[in-house]
Amino acid sequence: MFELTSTQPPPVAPPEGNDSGGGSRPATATTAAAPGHLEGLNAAQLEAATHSSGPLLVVAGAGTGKTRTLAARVAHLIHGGSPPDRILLLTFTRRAASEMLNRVGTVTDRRAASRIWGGTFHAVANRLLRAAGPAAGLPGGFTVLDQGDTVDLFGMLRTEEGMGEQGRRFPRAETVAAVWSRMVNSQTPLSEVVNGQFPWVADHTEDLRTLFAAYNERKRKLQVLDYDDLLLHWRALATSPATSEQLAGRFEHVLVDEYQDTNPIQADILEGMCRAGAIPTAVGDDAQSIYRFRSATVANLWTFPDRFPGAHRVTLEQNYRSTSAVLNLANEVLAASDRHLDKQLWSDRGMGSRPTLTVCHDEGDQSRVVADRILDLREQGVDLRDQAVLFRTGHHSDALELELNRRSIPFVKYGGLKFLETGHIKDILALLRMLENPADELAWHRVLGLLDGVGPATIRKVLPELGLGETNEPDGAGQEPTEPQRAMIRFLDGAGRWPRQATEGHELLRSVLADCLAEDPALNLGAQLERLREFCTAVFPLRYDNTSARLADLDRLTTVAGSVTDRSRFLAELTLEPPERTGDWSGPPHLDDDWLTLSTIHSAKGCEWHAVHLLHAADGNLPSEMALSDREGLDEELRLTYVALTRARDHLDVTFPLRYHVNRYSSDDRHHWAQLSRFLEPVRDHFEERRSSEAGGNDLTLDLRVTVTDEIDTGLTALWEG
DNA sequence: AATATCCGTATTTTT
DNA sequence: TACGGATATT
Repeated sequence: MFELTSTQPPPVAPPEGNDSGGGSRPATATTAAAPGHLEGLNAAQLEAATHSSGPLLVVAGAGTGKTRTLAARVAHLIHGGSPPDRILLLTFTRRAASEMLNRVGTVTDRRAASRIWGGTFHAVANRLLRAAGPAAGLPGGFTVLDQGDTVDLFGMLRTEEGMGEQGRRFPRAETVAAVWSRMVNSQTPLSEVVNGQFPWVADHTEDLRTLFAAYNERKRKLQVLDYDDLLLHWRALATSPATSEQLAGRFEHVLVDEYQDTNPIQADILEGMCRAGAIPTAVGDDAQSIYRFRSATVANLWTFPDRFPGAHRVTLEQNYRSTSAVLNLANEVLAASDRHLDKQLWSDRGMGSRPTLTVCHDEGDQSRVVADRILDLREQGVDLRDQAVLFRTGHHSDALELELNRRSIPFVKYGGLKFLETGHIKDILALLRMLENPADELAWHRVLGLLDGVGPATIRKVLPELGLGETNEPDGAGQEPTEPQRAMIRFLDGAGRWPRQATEGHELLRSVLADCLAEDPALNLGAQLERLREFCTAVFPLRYDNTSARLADLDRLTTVAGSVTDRSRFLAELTLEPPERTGDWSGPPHLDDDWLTLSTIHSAKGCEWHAVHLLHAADGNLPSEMALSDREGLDEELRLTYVALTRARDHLDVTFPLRYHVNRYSSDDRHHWAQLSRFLEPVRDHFEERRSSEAGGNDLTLDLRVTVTDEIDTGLTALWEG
């Protein structure tokens, strides 16, 4: 490892003036006694920010100012002469990346900060691979499959291979995709993955082999990459002697945030990128590792010093976030987990108020209790934006959402169901993907299936007629259209035999696609979407129920696209960095500038609020009963609980309902009784415990029911008498 | 061959 | 609930 020497001219551009938030300071590029970007750091943070002699591992406990420290380090590197575009900052989400770069911008020069390479592993991989292009053996215009596409492709192949026929029970496409991803990300042989993680599909291992081979082959043919491919290709480029020098030599520093949630491939990538002399910095906390299901492994954190000899380790232990009451509770919960790097978090924020634990009657009761508490706190001056409700799984907030709507409490929800996963959004994205990459057979399937009278059989017949199945030579040389492009042209010319009912839709589709592909007055992306929407307007009524709502969703998509002009970029960004909260595109924040956050615990990683309300803290939900089978899974649930607790600054309220309905969907009254989470039971005395007064609510409901029935009867009578 | 209808069942977390 | 899969109908 070498000392960082500044051979480059320092980035001297003066700060662009006003940084509104927080302390705006002049960016002094030369030696000042206390450079602005290092001001206010504690000793450990300072050590981490300024370390300059080789690999660095920062073990940063919850709330210890990790973001600030990392931003200060980046700023320090820039001040020390590293060109910003030779710094690579890998974060877990897009949100984290932009927050970090923003922060760097406030302590250095905003223009310099914007030149830093930053983003998720997948997004950066996408960018690098497009730049590397044919050199990596990749078609220039590859499209990226998201999770749903991957499942669809497996589904298609499963049918083609004749699996799942004649009552043979074959694993669902989702399961197949899960096995695949697990196998690839953890770099474990199939048999081992199946036996260890998916024992119930062990009978089908041979079929899985066949399917996997077909899947991989088909991906190549369709010129698509799945999420795993992005990482695998990057790793290959970063580690192969032929390319690594050029690629890795591009960077002087590679910094990885949330290192405890990286998988083995990502660790290899880091190593590869640093082989040419770049200095790695990894920041993480093994107590907060919560992505094992994605093959993340805390071992990466533990083995960092082995992979990067001479690594220096800094531990951040002072917690600036939580009161001692909250922190003590969290520490004690974590203590039950046996393996974590030695560190003891402490806080000098004072004891604060005791966390509360409210035992509720049922889920409805819990919703009322939480809503009451939220409004109470708001009365006391805690804005909604400083409060969050956290839960283990997306649907845990369903009942609460109803209650919040009833009381007109505005909120946004992070995690849970995704806009992009709805059928109609997938439809229009498939249209865009067809335009972008005519080899994308999945997209063709989806789009053609929208036509009246066209089903799987017709599609199977027509695609070869168009010549889509043909292998296409990548001919990097000339302007020759590839086979799939010829297929598109043939389609636009009207080739293929179509059922009669499809005529109208088929004509429309051709003209719409032709317009979007037209060279002359090239439609910009927004105009393309408008035009494609016309096709959807015609076709959706055949396929969907509430057409107008779905069309309105398409308009939202168009709004989002507004700023983007590049279709390929739009598609890639959408799949690699999808909107992470529901309603992200409808813009509720404009109407109310104060709103509550609802979030899965996973999506709350890295965030903090003055008040945190943790729902459904019952055994079976937290830990999830899905995770009970092995010790590793259970331990991760404990860390998940720890993450939830440590999001709170001042107020922590935990609730769980005693009565759970056996069946989530039906309204029958069968139920079972719940207990407090096994992780919280031992620390129950840390809470101020309450029991909600559940009686009374039912009588009121009965009264209402009578009134409502009368009204309905009156209305009904009017229908035949008026 | 496509579509309508019915049934049973599955349910974490996300790039 | 809501979705996928299997069966019945057009």
